[in-house]
Amino acid sequence: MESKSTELSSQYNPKDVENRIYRRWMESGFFNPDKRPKSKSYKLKSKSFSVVVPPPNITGSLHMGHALNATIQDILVRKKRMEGYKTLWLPGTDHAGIATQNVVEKDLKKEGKTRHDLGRERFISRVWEWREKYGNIILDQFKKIGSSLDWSRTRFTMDSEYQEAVKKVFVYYYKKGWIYRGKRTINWCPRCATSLSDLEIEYKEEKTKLYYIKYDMFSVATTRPETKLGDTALAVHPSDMRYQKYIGEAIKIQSVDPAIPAGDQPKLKEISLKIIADTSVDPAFGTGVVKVTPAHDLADFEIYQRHPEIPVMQVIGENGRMTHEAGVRYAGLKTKEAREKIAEDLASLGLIEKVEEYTHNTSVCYRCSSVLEPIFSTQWFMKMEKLSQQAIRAVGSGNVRFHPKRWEKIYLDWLKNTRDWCISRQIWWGHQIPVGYCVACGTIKLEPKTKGNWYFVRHGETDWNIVRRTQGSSDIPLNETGRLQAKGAGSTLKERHIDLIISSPQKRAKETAEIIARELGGVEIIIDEELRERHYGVLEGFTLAEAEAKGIVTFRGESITGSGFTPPDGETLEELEARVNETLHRHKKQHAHKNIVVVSHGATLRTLFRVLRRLDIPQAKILPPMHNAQIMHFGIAPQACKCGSDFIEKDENVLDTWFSSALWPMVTLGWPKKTKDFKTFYPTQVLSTARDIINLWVGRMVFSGIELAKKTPFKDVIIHATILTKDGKRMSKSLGTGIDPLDLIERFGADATRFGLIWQAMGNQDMHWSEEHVIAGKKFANKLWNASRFILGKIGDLSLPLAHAPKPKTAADKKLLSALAKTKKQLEKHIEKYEFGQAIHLFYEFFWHEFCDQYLEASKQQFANPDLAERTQQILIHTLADSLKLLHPFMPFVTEEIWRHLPKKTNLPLMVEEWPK
RNA sequence: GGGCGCUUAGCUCAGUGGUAGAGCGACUGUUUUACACACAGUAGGUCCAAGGUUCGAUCCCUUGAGCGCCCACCA
Repeated sequence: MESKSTELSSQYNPKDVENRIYRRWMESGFFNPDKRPKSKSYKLKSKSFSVVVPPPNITGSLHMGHALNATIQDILVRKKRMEGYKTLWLPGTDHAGIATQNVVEKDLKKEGKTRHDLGRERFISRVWEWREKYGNIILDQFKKIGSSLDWSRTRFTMDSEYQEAVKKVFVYYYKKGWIYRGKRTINWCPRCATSLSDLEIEYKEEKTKLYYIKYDMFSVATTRPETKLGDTALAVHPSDMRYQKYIGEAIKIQSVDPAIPAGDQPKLKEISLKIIADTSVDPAFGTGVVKVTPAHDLADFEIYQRHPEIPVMQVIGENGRMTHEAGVRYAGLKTKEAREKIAEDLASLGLIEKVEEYTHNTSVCYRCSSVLEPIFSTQWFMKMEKLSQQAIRAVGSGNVRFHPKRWEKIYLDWLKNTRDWCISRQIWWGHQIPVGYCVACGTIKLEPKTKGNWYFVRHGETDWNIVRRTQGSSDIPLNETGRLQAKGAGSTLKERHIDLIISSPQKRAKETAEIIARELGGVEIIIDEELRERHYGVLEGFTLAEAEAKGIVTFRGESITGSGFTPPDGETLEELEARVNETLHRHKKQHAHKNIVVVSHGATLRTLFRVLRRLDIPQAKILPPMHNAQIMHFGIAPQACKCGSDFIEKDENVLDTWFSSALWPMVTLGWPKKTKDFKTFYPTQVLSTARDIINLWVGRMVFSGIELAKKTPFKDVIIHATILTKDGKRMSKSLGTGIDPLDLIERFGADATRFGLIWQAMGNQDMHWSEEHVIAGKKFANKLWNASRFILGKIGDLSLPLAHAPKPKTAADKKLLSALAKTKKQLEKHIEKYEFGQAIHLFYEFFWHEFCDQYLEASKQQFANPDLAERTQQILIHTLADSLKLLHPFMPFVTEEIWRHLPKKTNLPLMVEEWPK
């Protein structure tokens, strides 16, 4: 450990130092609060200090915001650790549902596949693979900047304990009546194919047209004429004198007839709309009359809630296209296409009064920027009223404090008027909702248990599938793709403890069954003649086009399987139903407690599902077709539902990512178990984060903590500055305006990068990034290095710690020591107030100008005087030691490296040395 | 439409009710036994504008302008 200044080069080179120092810290174990130094020269505190890192998405890589936030947290944590607190800074990552799913889907796309080609389970294992490979990259990047995180406690929002906790929370809220399932109008992203919450919306300005459409004597303005097809009322303000006499009346208006095929000239059709009164209508805007489309406008849906007597009509589907309810004229068109088409039709029918240019904000998806469509949909919701109040109270009472204070307003304003939170998402990657339903009647079963499981599998692909040729009784074998699909299905079914496979005798099914059996390590196969495909009579072996071309039969846009049509000489759906029903119940009786795979065919399985769901033939249209080798899973409940059926199916939805991240500070520390960590470290002290997730995340953590763990999860919320480009633009990877902190670390060192970030983080306003401060940081590290070299060369045999703090002898001594004392005091104050920029400016001024420029120069004179030499040595080493300690939280690498070279009686790393008072 | 923040040296930003500061840059010296990634100096500002409060305003108040951000169901 003893070393001479001559060993130190005249320049500080961070590259030689940083990785080595970080390794030393890791090896010391001191990031872990359970492994504090034993031979401490000062008293350790029993009090804890804990911070949980805002978990970065596993899809992310370190950006400037992370770098700043990591530095802020590291400063706090390192200081508290040096003060002797039992200090924990806990790392981890977020599964980031939609974001991650999108990334993996993009990855799949390169192979020409969609997630539907894999099926849910194999897609999910693919995401896990992805996360194994890339999910921890960002955590390694946190190491590069010097974060003193306790890696032994790394958590992930999808690890198994976390999943259990999330389930428990769902069940808790459900039983309390705060989570409910309901059909409401929600924001829908057609590209991500999922619902979104109110906070997951962004707005984009769009130039569009405002159409004034005639509704009889009224004129109604809209930017979305296609929603006219879903109008179910007109609304006026109750005290609007112009329209008073119409309120409550149904008026007849001329509209376009959506039943006329698209190719034909548009025709008029008389429809009837009720006029209702609602205070949300602004009589001063436009004509004071509003069309009400409850299914496709959030505001209109609220009007509907106040006027439940009006109907709801859904004309836009989840694919972002017009539904058949919109009428054949528009069905299948994208909303934008339908908008143009209907505007054209209305104009040619003389129903458009005028069109104005108009600029407004369109809502877009925060993950993929697609235009959102409000649609009417069954979702899970969390009642927000009580939870919001609790979160409001936490700030009102001072239990949670924002720094700077003004962010309180953002938080409170949102909480004061939250709508119920839509927590279900229709994606696959995430925490699945722990609920099942009776297959027949839909009754909700919480955390359903099963005594047996049925996996219905459609056969893999054949060559006839590709060309969509009916292959009812035709015995076509699997093709290469089909065999791979079957193998995939088999691997999905591994670990499902399959006892038995029952298969149709036809080649395509039997081969599928055999491949699955092989994948499962040899499971018994029973062949059941009754599981064969429906016989299509004269249509056997034809594609629809061929059948129509030969005049055998004519369909209008309907598939054979989807319609109730029976081809001549074909099997009727009633006959099919009878055989399927008999077969199902026969096997159910025989194999009640087993896990069974049934391999069959499209039409047969469809009829089977229709029987299980108790749908009649026309209703069966709602059943989606099964892909090749797709698996449908139904469980057998130990007890039958009131309706008599004992088949249950799982809810397919997953929870909003923020539902689980809301539990982060609790669950990472062990909740709901009363673990030692939970008792020691919950609640945490500080949360440092970016301002854009104040409501999305901070608010939800606060009410979750209060409601579930009975304590607010943290006391102080630091909202750090947002780093912008020099021109004040947002840093964005896609625009190429981003700065990579790893690049800065590479060029200038981690300490310099931290210095540059903190130096600019003044007053918590946005910072316009400027690299020169990182360069200043590099120079400062060098200054520190050289001052230390000088001092090491002057102090003779002295070693740390000194028996006493040295007393000043000369005026220069006095000035320096009083400046040091003042610096300690003010630095302390700044850090405690989270004024990190001010703190580093202060220290810089002291060290560079007062210590180096003045005292070091003065010391050269003092060494010439033998009476002063020893005291000067003491003051130099004392001031240097204190300086290194004070700076260590800000610039940990260089300070630690210098500390290593100081002559000392003990051998502790600087990171656990005592904070100077 | 509502709210918030910002406007100070060439650039990035501190700051104070009493003659205005840092870092970087520019310029002039200095290779003086830690550091030229340094040292000693110098120049450079109607503190966005107008009005008000005050003995005195860059700071407090009002209004306005510019920039940025957030929220919002004005169809």
